[in-house]
Amino acid sequence: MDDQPARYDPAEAEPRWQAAWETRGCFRAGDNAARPKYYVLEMFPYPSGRIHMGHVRNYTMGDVVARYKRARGFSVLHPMGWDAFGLPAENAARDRRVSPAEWTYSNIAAMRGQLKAMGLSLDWARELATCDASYYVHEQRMFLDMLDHDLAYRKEAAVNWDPVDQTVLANEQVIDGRGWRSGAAVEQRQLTQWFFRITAFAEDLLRSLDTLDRWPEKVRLMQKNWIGRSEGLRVRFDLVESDGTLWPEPLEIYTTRGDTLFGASFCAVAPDHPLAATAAARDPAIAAFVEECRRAGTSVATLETAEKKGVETGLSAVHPFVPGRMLPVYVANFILMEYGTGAIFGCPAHDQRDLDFARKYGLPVRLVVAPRDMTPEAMSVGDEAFTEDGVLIHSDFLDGLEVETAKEAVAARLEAQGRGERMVNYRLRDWGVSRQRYWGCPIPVIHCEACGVVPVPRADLPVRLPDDVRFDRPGNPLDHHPTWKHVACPQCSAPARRETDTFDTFVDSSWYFARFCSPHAADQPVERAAADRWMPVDQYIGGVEHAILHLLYSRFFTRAMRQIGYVGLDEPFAGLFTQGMVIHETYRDANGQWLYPEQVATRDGRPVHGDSGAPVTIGPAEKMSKSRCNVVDPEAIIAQYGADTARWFMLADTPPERDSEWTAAGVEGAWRFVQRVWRLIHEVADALPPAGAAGSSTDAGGASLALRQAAHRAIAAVTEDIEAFRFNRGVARIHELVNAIGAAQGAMDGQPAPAVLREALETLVLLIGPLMPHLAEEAWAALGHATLVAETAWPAADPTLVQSGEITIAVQVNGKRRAEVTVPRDAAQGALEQAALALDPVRRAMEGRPARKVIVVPNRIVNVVV
RNA sequence: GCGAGAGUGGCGGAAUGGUAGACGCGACGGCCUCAAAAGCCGUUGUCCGCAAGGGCAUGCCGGUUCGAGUCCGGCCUCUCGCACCA
Repeated sequence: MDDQPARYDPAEAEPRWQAAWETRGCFRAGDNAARPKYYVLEMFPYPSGRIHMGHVRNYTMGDVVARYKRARGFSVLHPMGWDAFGLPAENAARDRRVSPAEWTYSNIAAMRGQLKAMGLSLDWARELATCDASYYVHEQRMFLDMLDHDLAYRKEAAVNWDPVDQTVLANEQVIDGRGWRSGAAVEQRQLTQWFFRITAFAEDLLRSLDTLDRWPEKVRLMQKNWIGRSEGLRVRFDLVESDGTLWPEPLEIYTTRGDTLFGASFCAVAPDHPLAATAAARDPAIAAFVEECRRAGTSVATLETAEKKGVETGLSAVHPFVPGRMLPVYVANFILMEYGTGAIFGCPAHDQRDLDFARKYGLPVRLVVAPRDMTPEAMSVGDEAFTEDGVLIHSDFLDGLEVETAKEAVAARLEAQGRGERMVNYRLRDWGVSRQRYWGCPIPVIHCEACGVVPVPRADLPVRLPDDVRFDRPGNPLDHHPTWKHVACPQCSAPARRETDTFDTFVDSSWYFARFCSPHAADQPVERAAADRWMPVDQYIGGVEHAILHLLYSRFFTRAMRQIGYVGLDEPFAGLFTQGMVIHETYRDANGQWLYPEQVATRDGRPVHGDSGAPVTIGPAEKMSKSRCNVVDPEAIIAQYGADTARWFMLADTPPERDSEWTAAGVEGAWRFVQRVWRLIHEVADALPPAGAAGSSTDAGGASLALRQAAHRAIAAVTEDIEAFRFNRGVARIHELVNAIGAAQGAMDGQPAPAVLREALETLVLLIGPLMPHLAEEAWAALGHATLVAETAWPAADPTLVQSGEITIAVQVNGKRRAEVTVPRDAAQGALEQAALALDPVRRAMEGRPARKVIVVPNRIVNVVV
């Protein structure tokens, strides 16, 4: 007799249940208006070709939420798509001679299969890819809408040029002076570019952050800092030449410290300020300095260590309140043209940069703010500027005022004189969206010699990408294409030139969540009724690396879409969860070569190379990356253990917002748990009363009561944990239920009633449903159900069973725990006190002293103070 | 430099101001087996003690409280974000 213990075989069962869900259409987003809607979305992937563990973690979490909400009676929208434009496709085309489209679509097919193998409850009928003309045609439409609404415009600007990727980068894509993808040192170039007017919403984007109470505080803060609002003053200084001639234009500066105006000892402008250009034109020394700044300004090392440097323009600024005081005007390397007005006045005593500069060039340091508790005479400025609050001194009409009051007074007087005004300044700048790349959404405009920039007529959309492009030389293949860009001007029919720039791919991902509401709408990007039904996204889940770029752009786009009329709200994501990364140990051999996890074995407790037996050094867990070889392929894990095991491990291991370390032992543990649950149910399934008889127990026996309590406590706890995104804790509660069921079955002092056992097992299966959906279905069927867990309601906890009649509380003497006592729930304080004082360990600890005080917290603790 | 977050067993981690270490991993001992795998039972913060029992323990120092991992003040360390922003 072959009595091998039967095992759950996910390779056989998982595809079977995936097919069952698909046949039943379980995950189609229903338009049943009777049910409340819930839109759960995970950040859609770039189709690189294979999913990685980060995807597994991200999509598992989203799937738990989607399945749970469905079970709670919500009509759930849970879609998936592909962020499919981007440079890797062009690189693949260049290196492997496949077309970017071919490469991308075959990657999508492969990854779709992998995601399906995970058993995600997605509505695949809504799948979209941003590289489909059926998607980007609407992006082009929206761009024309944005032109109409003055939310898109063209200007020449100094842009960040990535010399390796040969493209322009947004400020957000420059990290420490380097391109976010290529890592190349970014250069400054003057180019005419398309911009989105994100600054039009700066104030609103900032203020509305306060309403996003289901976003992580950290992300809101990062966006707040990125928008960078500051209140200050714009001040115009008259300029005079060395011979006293008045310069035609005053110099406009920006400051947040108007109160220190009497401490001014110089002015400075950015190297790319118009005044610097004018000065450079007549003085080669200045021209040389400006050129030097332009070159140095892009290199990381110099940015961080650069010493404050400048050259005099030969002009002087007249102090607005002290007519006789002339301030030399410099071109200085630490002034940024992009911030404020690109010009400042320097007050060395109260600004560290100004002080460094003044010391270098021997400029006066005038103290105008003193701490409240110090006499002005005692103050001196060494190498450190005084930047704290205090009282104004040596400042004429400001003397004796607090800093804040002084700012007001200065602003009022300048405004009265017409020399300046209050001004709110933002660090945020308009979003440059032009990219000199092929594999992106073409910007639908035509350049005509006579008519200028002409939008492509809507009837002519989409502007499709040509298929026959070559990647054999650097630069934009669209620009090199022999015919594509040559078109007739829509207005005058004269020969004209197509815009060959494409959109930044962040544009594609800034509105896909809205498109999912009506993914097949042909005439418009978003059907208003569908958007009104589904938006906002109730729960958005993704990596914190998108805390600024993608999320800010999406918030901007939603505002733009509202202005145009596509949607009726400003904030696209009501709830946001940022998950941690998946990390893994690293391994190196004696030569420092990285090794893959599967190359490493353990012999005599030491890590060695599996083949050679040579010793291996284990490094700390880091983000999974191919270059370090510390990657684990989800497909291999799913093939070996099944999707449920991978999902369970991801959920069980670590709180979802933290980095999670993938370990072989952990996966084995998850696998054993899968088998344990399956066995638990199979061993008793035949002996149970039929399905439908659960919970009908009138048996008040101890074992039955205890098991019912365990089950209902698990329901209450797991429900709470899933709602709060504490999946690891929910997993622990499910373990406890499994332990309780096992203990009840093995108990010597009376078995639980079969109906109670059935109820406990069914509860277990339903609680597992969102986490390990295939195993849940398999177990549900084994318990005799013909229905699907995916279509079964979430269990409800009976409050009378969640609390027990007796509780055990601790008894302390002078704050130290000495004993515990079991009493009826809600026992009277007096009874508790008496019971506690009667305990042996308590009396021993009291050493015969009388209780001075007894603190009784009902159902919590008793503390005897002696 | 500015801002935010985090420091708890061998490890991942639990703990509305109320029994610190739930749950899992690992480890150790045992059962089953010819043997193994799988499974099952038990032990597992640390120190003293044969035991009963007791001492010490949540990065460090202080404070509030009957009671602090949790609150307050001051340090240390690590992680992340921003960074010449006037």
